[in-house]
Amino acid sequence: MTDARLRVWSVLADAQDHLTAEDVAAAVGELDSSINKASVYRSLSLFEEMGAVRQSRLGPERVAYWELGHPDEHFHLVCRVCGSVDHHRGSLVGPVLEHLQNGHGFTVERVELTVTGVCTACGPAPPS
Amino acid sequence: MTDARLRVWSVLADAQDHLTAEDVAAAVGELDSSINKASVYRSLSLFEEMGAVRQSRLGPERVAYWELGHPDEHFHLVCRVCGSVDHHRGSLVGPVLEHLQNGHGFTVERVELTVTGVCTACGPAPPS
DNA sequence: TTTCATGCAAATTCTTTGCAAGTTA
DNA sequence: TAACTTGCAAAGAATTTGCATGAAA
Repeated sequence: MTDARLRVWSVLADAQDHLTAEDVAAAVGELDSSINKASVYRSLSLFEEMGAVRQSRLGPERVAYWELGHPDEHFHLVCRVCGSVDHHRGSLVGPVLEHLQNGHGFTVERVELTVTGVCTACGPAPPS
Repeated sequence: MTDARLRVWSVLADAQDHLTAEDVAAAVGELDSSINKASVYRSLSLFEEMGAVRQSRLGPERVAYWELGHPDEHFHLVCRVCGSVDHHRGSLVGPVLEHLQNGHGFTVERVELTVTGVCTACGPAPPS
């Protein structure tokens, strides 16, 4: 574990949240400004390969978001208005998995459910 | 409806499938090679705003995929090995929506469920 | 004849890579 | 020393934009 990797890891662990690589780099930079963005990307990719960290795209956005690995029975609620991302755990994804595994021959490796809309704080019916 | 838009639309409609903007541009180019990629992007964005076309990211990939709009009760099965993308329609997403709408205060606008794994043709247990 | 859409090329954004130098085992 | 990691800068992929021209209402 090198210094750069340790910093990237601690940033992700502290922020129990979704961060872009840019966010991570900024946070890492506050701890140790000598750490380069390329190393942040490299660390993130490494952790992802190890399965400890997960990368996802939220909706049609083009930036990637990073977070500590989590079970698939988990999904994201993205508010279009304020941009907040809530994590939800629950039994919603389970049935989908079972359906696919049983008799449909598809081996599931990863499930990603992203719900976009308007959160309670921003609701109930803002203009589109 | 201009020529460029018409072409983009017909390509998407013919290919009942996911296409990258690049794919669309290539297919449009075969019909009319004078149509520029920028116009393809502009047309796609326009259709998306109109709600007639949907853009999504499949898994952590960074390219966007485009398809004709479809109801949310629909999800994507992406094969990691051969890259195929299957569309599945069904009652799997419905319960998720109901759960969120009823009493949780979140106004759902879009649901995206992407399942990555290994399809029947490539299975059953290829190396990771 | 005014508004809108296009082609082209350059600019942006996000991410990856080559390479020389520095670290670590 | 041998194998890895890093910083830096440049390259790359995907997408967007500015602008002058051209088509359409």
